[in-house]
Amino acid sequence: MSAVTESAASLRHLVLIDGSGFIFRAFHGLPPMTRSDGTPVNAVYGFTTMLLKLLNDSAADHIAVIFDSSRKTFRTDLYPEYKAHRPPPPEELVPQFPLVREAVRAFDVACIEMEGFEADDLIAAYARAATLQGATVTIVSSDKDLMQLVGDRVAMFDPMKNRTIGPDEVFEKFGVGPERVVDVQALCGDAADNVPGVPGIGIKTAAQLIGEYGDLETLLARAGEIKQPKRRQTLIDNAAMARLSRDLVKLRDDMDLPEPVSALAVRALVPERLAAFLAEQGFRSLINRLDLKAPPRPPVASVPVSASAAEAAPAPAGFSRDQYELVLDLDTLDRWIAAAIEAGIIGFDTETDSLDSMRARLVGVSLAVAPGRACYIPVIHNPPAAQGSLDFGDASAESAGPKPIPADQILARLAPLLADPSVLKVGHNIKYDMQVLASLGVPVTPIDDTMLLSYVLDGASHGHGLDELAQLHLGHTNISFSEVCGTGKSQITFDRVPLEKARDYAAEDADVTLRLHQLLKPRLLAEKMVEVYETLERPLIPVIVAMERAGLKVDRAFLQALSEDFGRRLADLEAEVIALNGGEAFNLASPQQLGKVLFETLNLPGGKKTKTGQWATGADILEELAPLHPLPARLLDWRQLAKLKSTYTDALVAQINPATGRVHTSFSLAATTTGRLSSSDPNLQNIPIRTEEGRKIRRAFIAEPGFCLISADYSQIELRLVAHVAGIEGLRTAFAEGRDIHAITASQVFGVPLEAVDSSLRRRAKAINFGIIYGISPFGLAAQLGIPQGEAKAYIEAYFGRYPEIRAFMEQTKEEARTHGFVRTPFGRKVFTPGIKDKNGAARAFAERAAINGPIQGGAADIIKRAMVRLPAALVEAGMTARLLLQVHDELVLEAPEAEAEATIAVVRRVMEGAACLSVPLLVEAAAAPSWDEAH
DNA sequence: AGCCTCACG
DNA sequence: GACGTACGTGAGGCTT
Repeated sequence: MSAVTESAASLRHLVLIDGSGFIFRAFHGLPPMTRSDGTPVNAVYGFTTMLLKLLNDSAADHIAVIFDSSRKTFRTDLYPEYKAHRPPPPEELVPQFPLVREAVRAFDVACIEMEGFEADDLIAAYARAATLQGATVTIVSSDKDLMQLVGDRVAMFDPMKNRTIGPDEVFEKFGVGPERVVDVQALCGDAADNVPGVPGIGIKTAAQLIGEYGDLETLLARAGEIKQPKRRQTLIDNAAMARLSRDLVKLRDDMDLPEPVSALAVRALVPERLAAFLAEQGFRSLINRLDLKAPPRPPVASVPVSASAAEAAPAPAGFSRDQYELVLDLDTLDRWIAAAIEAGIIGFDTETDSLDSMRARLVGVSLAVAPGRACYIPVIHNPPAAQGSLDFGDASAESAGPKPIPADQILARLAPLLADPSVLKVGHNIKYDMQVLASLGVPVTPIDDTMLLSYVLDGASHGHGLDELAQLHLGHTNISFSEVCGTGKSQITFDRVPLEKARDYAAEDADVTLRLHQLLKPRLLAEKMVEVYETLERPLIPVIVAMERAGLKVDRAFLQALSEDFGRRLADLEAEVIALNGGEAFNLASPQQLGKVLFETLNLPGGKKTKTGQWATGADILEELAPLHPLPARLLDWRQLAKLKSTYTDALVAQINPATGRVHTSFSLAATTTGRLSSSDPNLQNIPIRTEEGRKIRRAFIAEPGFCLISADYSQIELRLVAHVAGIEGLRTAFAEGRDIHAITASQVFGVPLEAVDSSLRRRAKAINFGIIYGISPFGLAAQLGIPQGEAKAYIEAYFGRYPEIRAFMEQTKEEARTHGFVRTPFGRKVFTPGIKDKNGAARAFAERAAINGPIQGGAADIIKRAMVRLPAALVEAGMTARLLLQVHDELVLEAPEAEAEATIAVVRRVMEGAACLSVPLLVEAAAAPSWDEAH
């Protein structure tokens, strides 16, 4: 009996895994990890968990992982530019390529590659061979280039999105069926692979053309019939390009297979072999998870196979939904609450009908009391909105079926649990859940937050969304929100999701949160981040919740009047600008059109192009042009007012919450690389102040009658941190003596007596001081001061000469970044520095400047966070009723009864100045007034 | 979706 | 010898 016949008898379902695609995704999706010997292994780890999950989930009888062999293939012979602009793989990835192949062999899975062909070609060839033998094939990849292979017996599966890709999904992506994908790609090209395509034709146009003419050859033959003249000509001119592109994109399936299909048969796992490999890589958690000392795992199950096998397969071990329960009666609720108290720690999540926590209504609550044991407690449940039918208010017929427990009864039972000091509530971005519950009068304490844990541990090396972390740390794909609620116009609110579906989604979130907590919390200690998390981040959450809920009062009528005033002046300025352009109208808001007007119509000199080849028209350029022509100055005025009107006066009025009459920003605690907060919807950290027109907007931020706003800001906090961190004696003394720091700097650096420092010298010294904070460069300083680079360089040398400690600090900081991949602030926060070893000099220099800025900006962020954490209790203790409203990096804004203004200021100053004990004093300037503008 | 510009610290 | 750069954010408008 020949090998081929033998395999034909048992070959029913072949799984082909795009190994090369996975390596890159794993590498870029995971934070850096190294083995004890220093070898980077993050891609190996990611690949291993993905392979593990696939082996568990799939019902294949044959399986292979396919790799690219080398960069040179028949395609590069055809077209040397193919993938030519791809940078070489990152340094940290290179040693991982062989390790990933080792991983495949450790699982005893076939590992296929072939000189001269890409993995995609081999996948095509094996898919063809298997389907000829009557088998079905699942291609595990998310590479759109493979979509041309989809058919009756061939499906794709995207493991990241947990989504099967069949003909419908291909049509969705390309606008044509799988058999015409190649023709569409030939027309639209592919920027990522440097496939040229036909200029000016994108995926939409390509699909439309192929749909109309049937295929590429017919289209090219009949190109003369196309109505649009421009399109007709480009197609005629680029027919050869299109054919070349097609040959590049079309997968070859006609080579001799390096291994027969029969060699891909699934083999029983050899536990010792796998354990040895995992141990070598230091993947202890995987060894434990697989329980590798126990009897060997049976080979992959051989259940009947369909294209959707991956979807139908049971969830991976430990992620069963069997113990997710819907809570619809009080007895069940009480059982879960008892289990929560017993456990002492729960995963916790709320579902609502809005992303805006100030408008959201509580739709349901989910709790997880142990991994895999979770429940969903619906609070509001409405029938799905029937499409196209009118609502006759006859809800009874539709909503027949299980009803939630009345909301007040749920809250009465849950509130004691949520406030129970012996039960830790673990949420993911629990700030949001606390907001929603606070609106219902339900406090939540004590708490932990997996989003913040992830943020302090891994910084900006990856996102901190729940779905992303589940994938990363648990190898689990969460049910996506869009799967449950849809997207775009047809998106429904969570209260309309059928209960069983809602249970699976919501319970999973609580479950995953609890599991992530088990993984992340212990890392705090191991990675020396306990202090940062426990004293800076976690206690800040309730403070931020209160600030966001308080909001700020804005003077609506004043803003509207301002908006109208701006509007009139904008119209006048526009008319002036158009007149100055010889009466030729153009869109003043379009940099592209403006560039043409300035440098082509008016022919003004000094035009520069941005990196995309457009004319640069930034404020600095327009200022240079101002002496030459009246138009640029008018346009600057127009831009200023246009910005103020659209971003501030109009937007702020629209953001006033109807229920409170105030604007409520959202602070993000896990957004920045340095540890700062960020503010959005609306952003209240960038309200204008630098110009007179802009300050008018600040005047609209006011206190309630009988109250005042207090603004308290740290004076020169970042420069003080430089003096402290770098130990600069000259600056330390100046700060200790309470001197004008920029004047002192000018005097010391330029070698003139203090009395002789004029405003120009002081301005230059100030720019250098700022430059130091940003990781100074002659270019940057020169641009800032409008002086030649040589002069800027001399200033920097003089500065380093006078303050020699700064040079050592900069070198040490860069070295720290190179050895660890991060720098630490004086309070222990890690600021990650990706790119610090980049071999591109510019990229590296960028990372170096960011590294120098890290401890300074991050340290200042730590200090104000410490102040914010301590302030509420200090105010209460002093008998003050003031509320914190805003944080703007070095400034806090409070609202206080007028009568308490002075006493409140005293408390605020004491807390802020005492928030850290550095080798330089901290100084806070504070004032009270009816509006933010006057208080500042 | 990416770019440009600009508001803040 | 040329290149491309001050650090960190979020929002609005234009263009593709």
